[in-house]
Amino acid sequence: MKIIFFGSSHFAVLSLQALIESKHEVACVVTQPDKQKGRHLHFTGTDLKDTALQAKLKIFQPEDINSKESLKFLKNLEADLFVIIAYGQILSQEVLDIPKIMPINIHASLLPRYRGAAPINWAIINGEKKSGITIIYVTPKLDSGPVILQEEVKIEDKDTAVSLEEKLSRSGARLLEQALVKIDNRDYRLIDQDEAKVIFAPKMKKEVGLIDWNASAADIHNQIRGVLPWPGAFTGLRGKILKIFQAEILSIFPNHRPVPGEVVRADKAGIVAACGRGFLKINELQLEAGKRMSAQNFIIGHKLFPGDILGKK
RNA sequence: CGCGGGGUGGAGCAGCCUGGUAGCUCGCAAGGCUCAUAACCUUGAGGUCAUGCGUUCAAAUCGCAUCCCCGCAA
Repeated sequence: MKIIFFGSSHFAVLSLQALIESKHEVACVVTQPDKQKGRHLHFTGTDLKDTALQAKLKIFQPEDINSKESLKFLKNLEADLFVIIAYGQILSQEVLDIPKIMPINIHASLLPRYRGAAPINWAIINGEKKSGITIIYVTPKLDSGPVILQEEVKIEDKDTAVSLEEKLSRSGARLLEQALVKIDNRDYRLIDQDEAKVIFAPKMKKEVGLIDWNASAADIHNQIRGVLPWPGAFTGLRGKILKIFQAEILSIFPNHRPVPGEVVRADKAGIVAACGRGFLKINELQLEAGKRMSAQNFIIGHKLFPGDILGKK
């Protein structure tokens, strides 16, 4: 089959590689235009673009995928199948009508749960024990098309959004190969999603990373794991931003009545902060302008004492 | 030229504003105490204060330039 691949994020890389190694032809890779990124706002391509460049594939980076020019370009390729993975733009019905067989999408959740741009992050933030990969027939309404294939992936307590993305990315590439076989043989069924079970997973925003110390230790722990690699969980310490990368839950800690956010311990044994319910032992953190480091190292060089309150400006 | 913070013995930091013997916590080495310890005491090794140029009698400290790192913003 002749395939056009749509994708922009790191998540799509393994699937593209799987396609490149398959018997099918990748006629073109469509990805987001280069954007100014980083400290000095240099123009950088997407992770996926690098992979496509290495494989010497044709690359298309339209500002607007639904424009007349884009439409014309895509039609001329006469593709059989569109494979869309974390592309970043919503395709119009006109675009979706182009492939001879169908457009498919690989989504990193068990649809209809977690429709939207950040399914991996939200699954962890909400404390889910499992997530998965769903391959759907694409319709214009975001992540709403009928399901072709689905596979569950367990979420371990130690998983973060980063590690889960790795797992799901591998799973997605594997499932894509299966889906291609089924589609090639016309051996598949389309199963409609149950609209009653829909949950949305909107794009990550900066605010999602702000820690509310009134929440329970379990919730904050999920948040810390879920908002990586961006925006990262953060709080305040004497006017500076303090990022927390890794922590663990302590249900009990001997103390008077701490206020949420209060540091109840800060010594070689670790840093422990009080939450609305339970306590959080902070293991890896980073102060603004500083390096990311272990709690032990942080304690050695920074002034942090029991009684300090996190989150106050 | 988007905004801001930082680079000081092996680790993490203070000192810089208000130039004048390089300091703290930890680690490391040796010794001591202890049934014992992430315990405690003693002693010790280890630093071109990122790099270059400049100002000065004198620069970690003031000025200019370069390199590297980080936070914000996207």
